[in-house]
Amino acid sequence: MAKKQRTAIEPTRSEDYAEWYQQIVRVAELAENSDVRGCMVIKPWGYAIWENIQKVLDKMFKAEGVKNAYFPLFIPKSYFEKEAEHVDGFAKECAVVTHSRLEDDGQGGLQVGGQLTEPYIVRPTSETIIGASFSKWVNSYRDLPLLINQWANVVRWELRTRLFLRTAEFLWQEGHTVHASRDEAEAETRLMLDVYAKFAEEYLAVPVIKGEKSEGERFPGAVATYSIEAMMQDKKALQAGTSHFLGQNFAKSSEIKYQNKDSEYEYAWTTSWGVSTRLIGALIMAHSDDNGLVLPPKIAPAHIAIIPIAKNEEDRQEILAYIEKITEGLKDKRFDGKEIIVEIDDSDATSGEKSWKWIKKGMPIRLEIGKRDMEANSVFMGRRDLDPRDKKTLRWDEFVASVDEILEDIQNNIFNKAVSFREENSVQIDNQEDFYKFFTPENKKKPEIHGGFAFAHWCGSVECEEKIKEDLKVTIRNIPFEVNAEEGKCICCGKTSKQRVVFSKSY
RNA sequence: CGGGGUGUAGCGCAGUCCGGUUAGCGCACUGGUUUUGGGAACCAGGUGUCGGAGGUUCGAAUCCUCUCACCCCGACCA
Repeated sequence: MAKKQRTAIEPTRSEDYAEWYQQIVRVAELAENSDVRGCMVIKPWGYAIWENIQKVLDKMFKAEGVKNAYFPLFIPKSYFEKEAEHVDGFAKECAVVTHSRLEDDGQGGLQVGGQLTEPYIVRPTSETIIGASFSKWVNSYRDLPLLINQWANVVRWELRTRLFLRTAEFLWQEGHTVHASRDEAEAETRLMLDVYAKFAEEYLAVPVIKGEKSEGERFPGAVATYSIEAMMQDKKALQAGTSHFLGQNFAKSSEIKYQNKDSEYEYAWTTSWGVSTRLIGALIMAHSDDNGLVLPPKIAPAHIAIIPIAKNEEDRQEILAYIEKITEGLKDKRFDGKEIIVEIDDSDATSGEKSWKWIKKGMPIRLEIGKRDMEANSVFMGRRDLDPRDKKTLRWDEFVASVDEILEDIQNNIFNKAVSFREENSVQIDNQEDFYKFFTPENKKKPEIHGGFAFAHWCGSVECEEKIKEDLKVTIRNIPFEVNAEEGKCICCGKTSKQRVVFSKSY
């Protein structure tokens, strides 16, 4: 029997997935808990990933004609009350501001004072406050479509939080658009979902399933909610982005009206769509392994870690000069249209330690360069998509010349791995017994990683959806757009069904 | 918010049941020496309101009460 190789992360995914996830976040220095309940501190390496997500998405939004703006953090309670379903959906998780100042209590402490006449809600999402502005901005059909996005933080007072996946405060973008017709608004909703799917697959290397949410899973106040769903390595689904068609619900509650060509007033049609720092959670759980984070090169804060290996100061200087020659060469290279970012790790740690540090942080390429490599005009390269010990020697100029192809190859490799994983754990199920078996862990006390995506027929009733949720804690992730229309029988009640939907346990 | 668990140095933990020198160990950290191609070795050193508040006691990390935070399972949740 082969000796088990030591892994950088303990426990491993199969030993304790939840703990493994937390270890990745800690060891890769992405984020940590703060003293504020449920709120995280995003550390530089994690924040740099978010900045890259922002950069790419921002460009994609702008390419669709969307412009950025910024709206207040606070929402008057009365705004919130205008849309009944909306308030129902968020009421239980709102932070409320009721006072405006702190006063000396005479005992070295502070007490709150200055009670506000109307409480403010710290935004859990901004439909209502943005709607208030939109009602002023939209007067004529000539003002439409209005395509606005804001990058912001929002607060949802979650009772159970997990770093990146669900935190009380999180960073996100929320797009809000206004249209003259239903068709146009619906098309916009779908267009932005496509943008998210493209971003998830091409940049995060996370394959996703696009589809519509069932009624029960819809955004409060929306007419239709579309999502992209990704499979994590514990075979659970993670909703990575949503796009909502809001119909005229919010236009009516916020009085967003315009005059059409016939001089008649009409309520506009609105959409909203968002992705958050949760994408970083998706990134972690889709790709990382038992040695740490694995970052797709297109979203990594840096691409290459160069680790000089020197026996003495004299060698060190020579090696650094050699490295400089390589980094000079890299300056002219582009990957995904952007500069290639190099981290030279000239710290005191030993070479092994440094190498492992960058493995854990998910750096796509490591170059270990000692005197031997220098004399041979070569570099010793390790790739994060391969085993840590699987390294090879390349001529330095060949490396520089092909670095973009190598990064591209890593990106594709990571994506393909995720696709295969999803395929291997996706099944079509046509009878109830198999369905229940698929989602039942063998060890109930300590459930092992099990299940996956089950494509099964569903009659469309809330009752069946609820029953399955009750019995198995499995929900309909979405009703995929891209699935062959075929008739079948509901996995739950046996009634006629028009198409298959994705069932899975989820985050 | 319900059930269970855990809080002791930056990280991981022992000590708590059964109160008793100066609160310990490994890793990390600082200085030094030797090292350096795969997570270095040795020597020396620093580090703690024992999560917090109150109580019991001659004496509390340890017992009691309250409280806060985190983790797991639920409930809830774009």
